[in-house]
Amino acid sequence: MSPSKTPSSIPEENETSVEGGRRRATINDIARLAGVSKKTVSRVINQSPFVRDETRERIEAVIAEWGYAPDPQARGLAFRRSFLIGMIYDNPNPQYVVNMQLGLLDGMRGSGFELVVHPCNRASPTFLTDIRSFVERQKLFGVVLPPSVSEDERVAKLLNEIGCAYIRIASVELDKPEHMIVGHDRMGGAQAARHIVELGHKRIAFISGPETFRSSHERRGGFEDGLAEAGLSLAPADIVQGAYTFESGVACGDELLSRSPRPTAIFCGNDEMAAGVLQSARKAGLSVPQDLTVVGFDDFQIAKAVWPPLTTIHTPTREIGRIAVEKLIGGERREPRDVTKMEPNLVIRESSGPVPA
Amino acid sequence: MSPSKTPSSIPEENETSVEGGRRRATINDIARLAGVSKKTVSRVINQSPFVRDETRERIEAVIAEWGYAPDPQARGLAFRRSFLIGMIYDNPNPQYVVNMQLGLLDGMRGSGFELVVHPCNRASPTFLTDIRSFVERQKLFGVVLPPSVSEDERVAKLLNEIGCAYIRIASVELDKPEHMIVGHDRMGGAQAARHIVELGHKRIAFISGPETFRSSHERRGGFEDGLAEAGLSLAPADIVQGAYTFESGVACGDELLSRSPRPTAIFCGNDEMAAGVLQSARKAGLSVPQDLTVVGFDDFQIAKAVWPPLTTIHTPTREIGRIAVEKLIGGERREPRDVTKMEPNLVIRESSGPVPA
DNA sequence: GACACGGTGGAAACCGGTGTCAATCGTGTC
DNA sequence: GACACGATTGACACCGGTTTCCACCGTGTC
Repeated sequence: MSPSKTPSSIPEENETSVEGGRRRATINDIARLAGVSKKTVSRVINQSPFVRDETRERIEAVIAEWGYAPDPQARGLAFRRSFLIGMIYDNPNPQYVVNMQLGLLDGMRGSGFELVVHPCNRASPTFLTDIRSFVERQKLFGVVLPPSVSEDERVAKLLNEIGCAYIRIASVELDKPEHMIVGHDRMGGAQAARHIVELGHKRIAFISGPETFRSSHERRGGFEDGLAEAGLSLAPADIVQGAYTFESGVACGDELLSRSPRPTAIFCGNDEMAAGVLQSARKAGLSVPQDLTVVGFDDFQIAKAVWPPLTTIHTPTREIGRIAVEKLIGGERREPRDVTKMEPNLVIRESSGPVPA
Repeated sequence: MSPSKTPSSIPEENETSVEGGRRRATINDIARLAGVSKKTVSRVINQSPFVRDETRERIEAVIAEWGYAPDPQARGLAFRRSFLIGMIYDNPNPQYVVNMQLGLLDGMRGSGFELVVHPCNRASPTFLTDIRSFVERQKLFGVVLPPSVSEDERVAKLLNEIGCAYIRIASVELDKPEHMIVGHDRMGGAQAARHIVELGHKRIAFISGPETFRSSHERRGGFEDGLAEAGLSLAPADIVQGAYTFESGVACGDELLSRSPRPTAIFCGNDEMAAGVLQSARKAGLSVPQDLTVVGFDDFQIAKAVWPPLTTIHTPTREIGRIAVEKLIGGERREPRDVTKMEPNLVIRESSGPVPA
């Protein structure tokens, strides 16, 4: 496909659109009606301080009367920047994606920006060129990078080169923390550990998310920190590699529960895998939490829909999204090291219980 | 908020962006390099037949060499239309939303269009004005309307007035089926009924989705059709009103299972509610499918994650999205009554079984 | 050889905003 | 009353494309 591939087949005027009545007002109309030049209208729109109050009010009245709103395309053309914000992601969890989108939309409500979604595949050979062409062609105002794209330094470097603002959402402070929001997964992992320790468990296992997500490491690291507080630790064999999917949870559960002695508590990197472990336990004839304690991470909807409902670590995904986009729009790129931390918290439901006698 | 509310605080040039090297090529550059006027380049971009082959090839070579791609904003400004496609929805199911988005993106890949997401609330007093301002300001090329927005005639009317192309995705052929994709939920309901009938059930109940979704009615209607084939029918009391949520599934399940005699099979309007019924059955000490058969609808991820895995009706959501956007872009608005039907199909898992002795 | 004609290419205006820079306005100062 | 100076305002070019309209090309016809 040629790099100049463009939408083809521009349909002709839609004959069914009688356009109701008058066409949309433009800045020229407003200027004429207010008896000023278009530049002055432009100043009002852009909240320039160099407009006399009396003039401003007159123009604002005309704008309100005609319901005028500047054309984002024309404005963007002149600004050399669009009023679109991109969300570039490769997260496979629908609940995460939707929550994040809702958070971003929360943050841009009434701002005149719009959200353009752009899933991608980090393993694709065209990964970076896809992003470059997307960002450059649309002249995006800024992009939001959730994990794991946020953890890819190539993307950050590329966006720096292009000169596109971005904000990274991650589970940990990255090495070059330009401007980012941190979910503080480490703290969540520690919370899970403390809860499990308090219930008296000693034979404890961990199911990790994929290596390619920093959150996998953080959640494990935090969990080990929490265990260490009680003098416990995780042997290498107690850590099993999952993939953040339900199926991988089943597989890892099968493996752990076939061991002898088997663990009495399993902490899972996310809720999907925890749901898989519940499935696995059921197949093995074990009851949760009597025979086995299972703890998840994220507190997405699935945590409540499985049986028993999952004890898990709640992460404020939507809130994180809102704050991220507010910072992006606010252009608070001044601080060289602006890092906002959001804290997770433990939600105790019915999948965790005292260690079996 | 004033109707002319616009993005404020345009940040100044990002000093960290050294811009690598040369700036992006424009149509003027290409014209100069190819030794033609910009209009001729424009003709090539828009595939006009009135360019001599030799000229076209020369221009295409320059375009390829410089990796030129026309600026969507400038093009859109001149076309009086953007190259953005909106998805306007009020569906609360994250899995549906994500699958639909992925389908739409499948359909626009490589087309030069981008997807702008726009959740909304049909109950909001500003519902219609929000949509109008979104569509008009962005001069959307077209919009995709999934349920239940697709079923709102006010929205269709509004878009006709504005003259914005749209495609409706619905569970049934709507009264004024301009241009739409139909999921054929009725057929799915009938499939569920036949399966349940074949298992020998007689005491059968149905948990409906919210009244505001046509799919609720279609799924019920199809289910009743299927039962009728076997001479069975649903008494009013056998139909309980849910809300497509897990919680409503639990509540409806609680009610149905407390009856005497209780139903031996429950068909649920979607998987979320079916998961709720499983939860309810467990609380009531019933095993599924030995004591109770539960059938869902959608075949989203939750269907596999609960225990037992749900027998359900698979709907090709992503595929529907792809086809919808292809039609929208293709501008196939010629046919006055272009309706594409997509068929669901039954997936038998472990939540359904023979009627208890 | 003059003329008509369809295919091709370009100049200039336009889409709806913004930046630049000079002109104008008002007021305080001497 | 003239001058200086900051506050306002507007004229004009420009962002990167498309459309309108016209000139020009080569060819076939009379």
